[in-house]
Amino acid sequence: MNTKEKILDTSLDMFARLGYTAVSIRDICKQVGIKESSVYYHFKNKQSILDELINRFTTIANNMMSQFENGLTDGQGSFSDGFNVVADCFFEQYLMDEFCNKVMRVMLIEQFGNDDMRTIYKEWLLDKPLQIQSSVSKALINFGVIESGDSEYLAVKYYSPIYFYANKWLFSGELTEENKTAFRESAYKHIQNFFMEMGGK
Amino acid sequence: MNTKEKILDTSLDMFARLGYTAVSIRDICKQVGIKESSVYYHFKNKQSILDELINRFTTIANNMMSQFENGLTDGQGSFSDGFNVVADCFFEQYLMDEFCNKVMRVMLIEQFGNDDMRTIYKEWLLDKPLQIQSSVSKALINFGVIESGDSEYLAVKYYSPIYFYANKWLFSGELTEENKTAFRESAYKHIQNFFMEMGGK
DNA sequence: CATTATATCTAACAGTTGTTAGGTTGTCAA
DNA sequence: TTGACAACCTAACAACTGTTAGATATAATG
Repeated sequence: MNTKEKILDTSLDMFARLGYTAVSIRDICKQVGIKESSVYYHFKNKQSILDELINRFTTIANNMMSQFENGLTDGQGSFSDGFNVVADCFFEQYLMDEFCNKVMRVMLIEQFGNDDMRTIYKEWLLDKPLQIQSSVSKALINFGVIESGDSEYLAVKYYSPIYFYANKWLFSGELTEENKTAFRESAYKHIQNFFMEMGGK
Repeated sequence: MNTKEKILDTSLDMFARLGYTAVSIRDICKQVGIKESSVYYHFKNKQSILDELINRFTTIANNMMSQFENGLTDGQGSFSDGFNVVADCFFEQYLMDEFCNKVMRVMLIEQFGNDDMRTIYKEWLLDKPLQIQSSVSKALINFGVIESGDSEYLAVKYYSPIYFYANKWLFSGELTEENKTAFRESAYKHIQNFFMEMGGK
């Protein structure tokens, strides 16, 4: 791993714990083992370290989104198909992916007092997930797996416990294997319960 | 309003927008109209401004909690009784109360990189609300208003949409009357729906 | 009137912040 | 061997941070 990647890696790690503003260039450099001025050889300024991280995140997240939609249309419309797509794409590759999780933590912390950050936080942790979850419901309604209903409230009923569990297990404290397991158990149980109540087959 | 109260008021207002660490003593003083050193006549240091605000918050919040529990046991066990207690105590006097809302925003922001703050954030925005909501369910089960079920998951099903709506409407952006109304509409609708599905009378 | 307490001020401290100018290596092509 | 470039360094800058010592003004008390 070259110096630029080391800087990005260390920065993200510290940003995710304490926030962008709380971490200084000197903190990062101490950890990487270089002097402050060397950072400015690789990056224009402190902000552009964060920009680079966000850019990489959006690329990955957009990939996940397309994979998600493909997974839904490719499936045979069974319950386990929809379930697996959610679990693989949205849970494992997004919420619990080490890199994505850290970037989302930075968004979570830095959304206050930074309008740009609040915008992308809203986009990637509230609107898009809700939109994704509602597309699952719609797909399964089309396939006749569950009965139709108020699709907006349906999406909230579906997503909000996941959002709650994610905040509890994935975005506070450390992202340990125990916390991941606790999240999976709660979230899986909720999804199964949701589909059962909706008349899922 | 004397100077000490002005300092508290201004500090809370700025802390709630940008976070405790992001706001400097000089920022506060500029707004209040005093010099930096005057703050140290009224407070030991910057931290004790925050401590005072948190103390006042916990007093109010604990009051709300007792009022809540009294409201539940006093009621006749009808749906509207439980509904009104939740709406009055938990929504109006807590989540949407100007002072409480601001303090909770500070907790929300400052929970990262501050272990004490994370502890009280968890207590007042995750554990206690969940505990309160589950006591509503239990009370209404006792009164025979709704049917019994898995009480832990029941509480999550009940509370998580409220938590979701609160994060969307009450804890991001400004706490305007429009946002309050939007929250009320969504949350009330959810509560009614929840009780209907649970077999409420 | 003299004293005391309250509330504010001026001015500075030591430390931290992001950033930059300019010097020092090491590597590779001409 | 010379020159060019990449990758790093030393050392400092101006601005900002929480905090303090000590002076000053106002009002209440003896």
